[in-house]
Amino acid sequence: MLQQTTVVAVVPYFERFMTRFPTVQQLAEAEESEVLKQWEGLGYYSRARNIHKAAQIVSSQLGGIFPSDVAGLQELPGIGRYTAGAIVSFAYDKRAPIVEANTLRLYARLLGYDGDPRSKEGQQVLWSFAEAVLPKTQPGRFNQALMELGASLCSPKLPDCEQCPVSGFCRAFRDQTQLEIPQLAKRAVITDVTEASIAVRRNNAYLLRRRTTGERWAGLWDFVRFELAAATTDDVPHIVESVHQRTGLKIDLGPQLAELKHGVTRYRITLKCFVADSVAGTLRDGEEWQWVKAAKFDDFALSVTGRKFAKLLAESLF
DNA sequence: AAGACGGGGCC
DNA sequence: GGCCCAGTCTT
Repeated sequence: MLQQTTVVAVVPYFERFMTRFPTVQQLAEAEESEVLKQWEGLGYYSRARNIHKAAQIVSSQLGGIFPSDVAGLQELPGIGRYTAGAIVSFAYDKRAPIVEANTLRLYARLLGYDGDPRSKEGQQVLWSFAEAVLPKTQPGRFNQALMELGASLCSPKLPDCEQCPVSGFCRAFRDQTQLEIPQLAKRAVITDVTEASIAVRRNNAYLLRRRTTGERWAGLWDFVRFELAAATTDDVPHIVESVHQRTGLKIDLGPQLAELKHGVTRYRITLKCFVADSVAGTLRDGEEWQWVKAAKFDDFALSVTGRKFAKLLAESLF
């Protein structure tokens, strides 16, 4: 859960997740849909599928016992070099280096490494340093202490070098280059896109589609949804036709109910939300569809925008 | 090596 | 509005 996600965001998810799946066996036996439901809103949903698969491997192939070495742990889906090192050092208190966001910043600054820390060379430099500084005693506590130092005093924008216990060894402090290091690559440019989301209604239930592998939000449910070309954002016949192509259903499109803004990966999405009545046609094969009453939306793991739309829908019924 | 993958918090 | 977060996997 903590991969690329702040502790503050994770804590409530962690609490609920551990309550729902207290043992690796219970996680392994759960349906993937249930795991995704618990993960709903946290993002990076491949992590949920990976931890579920990993639990199944540990439970069925490893006798319920986690590997206690880095190589063995890295065999499990979703566990890379950092997570493996973290488990080995924190849980088993064995010597294993770690480099993640906090220690990456701390080590790059200590070394005065001004290259790209994520490049092959940068990774080599930082992991070697992480290995070299690791003590024989209490390596787990050592790793956690340095992560905490990176997260607190050695912060990205406002490092408190005056209070830092290792500023005497820090080349970035000596050179006053703290704010130039680490030299992280810029994020990809953001592209604006407009999408339509249509809650197609029939017999007091709404049409949901399970998003498939290869799509964003794979495994989550969503209303009928597609991108709108700039020229067609207010073109009602075009939307009606697109829904027909997508679902096989003829619809009577209602007014736009809401417009949601949502940033995701390298897109800023403007989502136009409509309600429509299905008046004819049969549902297309090859997709996972379900008609769901508003009261049952909570049983489905929805995308964040799908969830917001569902909430609006439920409220508008009053 | 570069991209994809999410969502929220902070300034 | 941009930056960043207890990374990993795919292409």
